[in-house]
Amino acid sequence: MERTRRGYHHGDLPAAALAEVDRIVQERGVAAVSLREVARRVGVSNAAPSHHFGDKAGLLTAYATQGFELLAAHLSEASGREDLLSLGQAYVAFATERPGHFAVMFRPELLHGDDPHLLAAGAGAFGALAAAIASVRGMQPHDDVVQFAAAGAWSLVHGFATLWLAGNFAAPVTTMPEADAVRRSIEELVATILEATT
Amino acid sequence: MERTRRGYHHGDLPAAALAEVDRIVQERGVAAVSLREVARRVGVSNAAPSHHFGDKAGLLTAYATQGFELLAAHLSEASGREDLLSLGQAYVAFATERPGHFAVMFRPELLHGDDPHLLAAGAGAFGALAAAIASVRGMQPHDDVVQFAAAGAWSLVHGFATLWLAGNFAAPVTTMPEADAVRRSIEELVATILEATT
DNA sequence: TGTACATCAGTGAACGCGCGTTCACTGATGTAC
DNA sequence: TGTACATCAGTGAACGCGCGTTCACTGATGTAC
Repeated sequence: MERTRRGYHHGDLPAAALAEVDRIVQERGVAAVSLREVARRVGVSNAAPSHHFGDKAGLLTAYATQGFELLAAHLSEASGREDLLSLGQAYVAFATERPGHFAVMFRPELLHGDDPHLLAAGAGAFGALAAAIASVRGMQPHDDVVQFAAAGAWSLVHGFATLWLAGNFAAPVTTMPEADAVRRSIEELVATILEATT
Repeated sequence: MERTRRGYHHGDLPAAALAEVDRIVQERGVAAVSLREVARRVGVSNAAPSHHFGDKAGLLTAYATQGFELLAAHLSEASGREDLLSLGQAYVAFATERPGHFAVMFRPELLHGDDPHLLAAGAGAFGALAAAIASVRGMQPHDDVVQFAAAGAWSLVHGFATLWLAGNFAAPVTTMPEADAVRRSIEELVATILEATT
């Protein structure tokens, strides 16, 4: 890093640009991201970022791809224990630790949805979830039962993370760390469903 | 409606403006909503909408409030049966039937978050959910157990609706109507959790 | 029934702004010989 | 070791655009008397 201190060439503009996108999204929201603002912060000319990312959607697509890769790594760590609750908590923890990425990853209208890197990274993250569920059920990941269960699990933790970050919950949910809140929410939801179906 | 066919006064600009917001969001996304575009479509001058809504966030806040009111009505209809699954399906159905409202309601950065009408409408929608859960559990709605269960249920259906609309699911989930897809996802998720905890 | 007047709804022109993108260009790098 | 040259990274100025907001204004409405 920092190889050419002040040269015509930045050294690693793509990485620096993604880091600035992250800061801008966290500080002022995704609407505040512009190619010019990124260029300004990195200290290059207006047009420099386009050189690497093509256009604005390309920049955000690279950022979202990075997010899916980070998420997959995050989930893989947690899934070693084959413990579904830990996996769900890891998903929510990712969202709260990297709110910038999380806010962009699921906004297809801002991205190049057909970008192969983006698709691969997204599939990788979902794959970690499906693999853990397949293991619990003793089935293959591509089995329909596993796919539906994975969709349900994803929905649950994704919805929780979204509503938590948007500030839609109130006390008592918001009075504890999000890992505890999501655990209790799942427990009470399951208890309620069981009570309703007996 | 249509009382003054072509007068200086529109007749009911606020309602017409909200209807155009709905069209714009569905056609081109929330980023395409602007006071000027709304004015253009309604056929009034640039500044007319500001007269009623104060500013752009005010316009979107009114639109989101309308969304929460519609959602509450939608849920109240379905909750008559005290059937949690129907309630969840109603939530997802609302999202797919009114994707414009759904896309704006949970974007606090675009809204006046402290608007009393918005807060009241949001509380009303969540209240319908909590009431149904309280009924199933035989508890008061404000009981912590009910609040957590409601947060879990909300997360599950909200996450499903979000991921469904964003196109994040794949086959086999996407091969059936969303009401069936959400039912099977919940069923298989619960089955998996039960299998994991025994 | 008629009139004066306050209030409300909408006008239209203007402001200043930041944006994405394009383009011919120049400086830096690295490779072939 | 040195030189020629292709390639790559970044420049900087310019373009045209749509936006939110402000402001003094005018037309329409409705109410008090």
